[in-house]
Amino acid sequence: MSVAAKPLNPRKTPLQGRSRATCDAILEAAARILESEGRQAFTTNHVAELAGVSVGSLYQYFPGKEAIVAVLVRQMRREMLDDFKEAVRQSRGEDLPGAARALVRAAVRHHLRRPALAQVLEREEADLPLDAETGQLKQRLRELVVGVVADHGVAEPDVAALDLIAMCHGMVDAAVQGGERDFAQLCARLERAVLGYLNAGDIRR
Amino acid sequence: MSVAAKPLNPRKTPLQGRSRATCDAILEAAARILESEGRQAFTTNHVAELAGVSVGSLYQYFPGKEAIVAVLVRQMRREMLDDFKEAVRQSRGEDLPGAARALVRAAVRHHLRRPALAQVLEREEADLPLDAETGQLKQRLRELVVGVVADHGVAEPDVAALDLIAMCHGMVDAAVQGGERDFAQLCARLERAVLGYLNAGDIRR
DNA sequence: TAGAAATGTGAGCAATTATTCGCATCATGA
DNA sequence: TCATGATGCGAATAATTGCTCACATTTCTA
Repeated sequence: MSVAAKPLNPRKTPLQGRSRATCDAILEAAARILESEGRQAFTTNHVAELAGVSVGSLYQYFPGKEAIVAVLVRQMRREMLDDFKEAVRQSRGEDLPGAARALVRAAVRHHLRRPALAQVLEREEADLPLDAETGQLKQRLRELVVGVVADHGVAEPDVAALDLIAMCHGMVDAAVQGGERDFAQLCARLERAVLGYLNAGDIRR
Repeated sequence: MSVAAKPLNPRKTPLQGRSRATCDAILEAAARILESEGRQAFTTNHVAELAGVSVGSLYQYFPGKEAIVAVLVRQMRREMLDDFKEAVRQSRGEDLPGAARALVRAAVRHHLRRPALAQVLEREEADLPLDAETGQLKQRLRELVVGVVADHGVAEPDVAALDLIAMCHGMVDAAVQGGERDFAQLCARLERAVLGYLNAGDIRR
């Protein structure tokens, strides 16, 4: 009955080129299965088969399937954070609408690469014992956005950042789920939402 | 390898009072497990145990665990839709801010009852073959909101409704996940977002 | 080129979970 | 009250999936 806290970190770091390729194949196969067949099809045997390697090889590098997901999640996170850092860099010297545009672009770009995968991994994250890491990521992302809005004199930048992130997240999520592909138009609507929210705040004081 | 499309609908409708109670116990146990122990603990045997009935009884009414989740999801949906219908009724004759307030209240109320459960069920929905039903629900919800915003002369009511629903969804989700409990303040922020979005639209034309 | 170290293999065992079935108990109506 | 159908039970079994291990192959290095 005890859960025994299974390890999530890779078992062994690949040293040679071919083992690196094996790991990549496993990760890619896992991603493909998650994004197009769903979690019930996500079994170690199936992942290995699709990757063209044996289960034994899989277990040489990953202690279990959760560990594979953990790597994918971390990859996604790093990309997302990088996108946002770049957006913040670009937004220096811009006015508020310009800054909003840069941030919104980052939020969309993150889902642009592999929309279905991004969505699944976010759901998967909830079942993974990565709470501390997840918290850190959210915190950094929030700080980035807080910095930008604070620079433009927005009141209560902390709350505003939280809300802006959440509303953009919701809108992008819905758009992807609904199969929208016109990302330029989506960006425009996100900007409208962001600027609208910020304006409404100004009006009140 | 074939998935064989398992049935999702209840097997037998309970006729006597005690069987009704059995079903309720099963559904409640399932809900409790999902909201506090997570999906990995959601097994038929465990559900039956917590419900205080035998597995046999469980399988008498549900062809599998997905069927239990399906019932819970449908229940949640009905409640949500009812909340929104009521909100629309209340919003008749109100001005735009008043209408926004009513809709926002409905969006929050839906998560107020059992926040953790609502969140889990939404995730669970994605793995269930209920796409048609899900689509219908979203459509009806959208129509309700379209009606309200159109009444107030909002341009492109269709797109606006979609965006408003999505942004509120995202914000409520984030708030619940973050453990927020001050729902009044959350409502205020949602209203700000909604009205801000609608205003930003007006400004453009 | 020989030995060592790394990597790859997949049948098969272990563990978990889903599901059934024969039988006991309870409710109903004639 | 008895008979019949509904409901409940849970050990036993089926099915799935996780995971290991003894051995084969490849690469490295000295």
